[in-house]
Amino acid sequence: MAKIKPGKNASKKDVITKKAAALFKSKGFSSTSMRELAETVGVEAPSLYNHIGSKSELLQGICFKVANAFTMYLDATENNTDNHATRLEHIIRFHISMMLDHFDEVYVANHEWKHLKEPYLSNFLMQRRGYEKRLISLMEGGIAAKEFKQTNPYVAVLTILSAVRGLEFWQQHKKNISSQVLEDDMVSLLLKGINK
Amino acid sequence: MAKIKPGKNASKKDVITKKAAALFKSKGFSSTSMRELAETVGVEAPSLYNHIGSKSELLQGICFKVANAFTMYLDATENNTDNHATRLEHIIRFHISMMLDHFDEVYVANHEWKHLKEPYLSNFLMQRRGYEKRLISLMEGGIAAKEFKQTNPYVAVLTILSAVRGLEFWQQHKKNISSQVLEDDMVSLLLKGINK
DNA sequence: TATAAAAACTAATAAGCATTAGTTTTGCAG
DNA sequence: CTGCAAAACTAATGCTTATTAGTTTTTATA
Repeated sequence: MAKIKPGKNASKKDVITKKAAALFKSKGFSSTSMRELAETVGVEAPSLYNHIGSKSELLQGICFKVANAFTMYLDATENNTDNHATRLEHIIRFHISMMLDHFDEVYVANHEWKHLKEPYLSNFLMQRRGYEKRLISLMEGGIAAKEFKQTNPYVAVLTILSAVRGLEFWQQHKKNISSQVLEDDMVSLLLKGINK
Repeated sequence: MAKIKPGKNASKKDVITKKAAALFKSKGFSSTSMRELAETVGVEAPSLYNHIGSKSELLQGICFKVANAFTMYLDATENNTDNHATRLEHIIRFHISMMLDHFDEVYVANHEWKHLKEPYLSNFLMQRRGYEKRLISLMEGGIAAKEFKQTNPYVAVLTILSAVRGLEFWQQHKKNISSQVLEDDMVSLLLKGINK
């Protein structure tokens, strides 16, 4: 049967991982079989194991690639000198662009992480929790600096992160609105509210 | 072994369904086995079939119970004469209370619906889409009446629904903040924004 | 063109799955 | 206390699963 063809800069493992992300997204991790993945790759199931370690490792790869991307962006943000409101806006826009540009992977990281095995599950949750905490600090700083309204900072972070996550429902409407309008409207809504 | 004990107003089927919702929530539908469900109920797996039709029917029951609750509340809202902003606020508060009071079921309806079998899958998505459309109409009405800012109504609805859904992350912090503060802060954030 | 490594294949393993059939136990109504 | 229905049990069916072993084909290099 046909061999797995690696793209320009993508190893065969990368190709498999990408297809896996798409399948995990649409069917869920547990409902995706290696046979099925193999079929979309164009190969028999056992052949996959020449390139990957296990089904679990695929999920780990996806989840941590996403988690690390967010963590690294936050690192960069914390090293700049913009005011809190500006930094928050940049972070929101980064989240939105990740959702739009790496939909499958982000979706899987958001929805299927619970199928990670230990110790990866704990690591993932710790990293996530750390990320949240840093956002809460940013929010607290902004409230102290009177840039943000007086509000529970955790609720604010939760609301913003969740709103952005909701872009997963966006996919089917892509055609009707440009992603720039989408991004600007959502940012404005979160920063300034819906009421006039 | 121990018999299934029905509560005051709950049939045995209700007991099973409730335990199923908790398991589907924490492990996912596909990763939850009937053996496992049976164990938490205190019975052997085949005994469950004296009370339920199949694993799929459990999921259907959960998903449609939730969907119908939201639809019915919206029906009621549309028959009252408050202005758009007030109606929107009531709906947001209803969503929040559903998340807090029926967490397992709402979580399952939000996350595991994709494992519904046809024709239930299509029905569920249609009902959901209809619900969204009615919310968008409300939003458009409010924009036309100058109660809401000029914005893409779909983006606004998406943002609000997603923010509320995010309460699923709330569970571990329940103790630290009262649900009334949570509800009020989130409503305020969505209606008036975070920026001062 | 010969050789070695990479990667495909087929076949098999062992476990887990939802569900059905058939039987026994339980609990209540008379 | 008897008898019947509800609901438990055990055993079995047939299917799917991820993964391993062993073998053959393909690909690239020298």
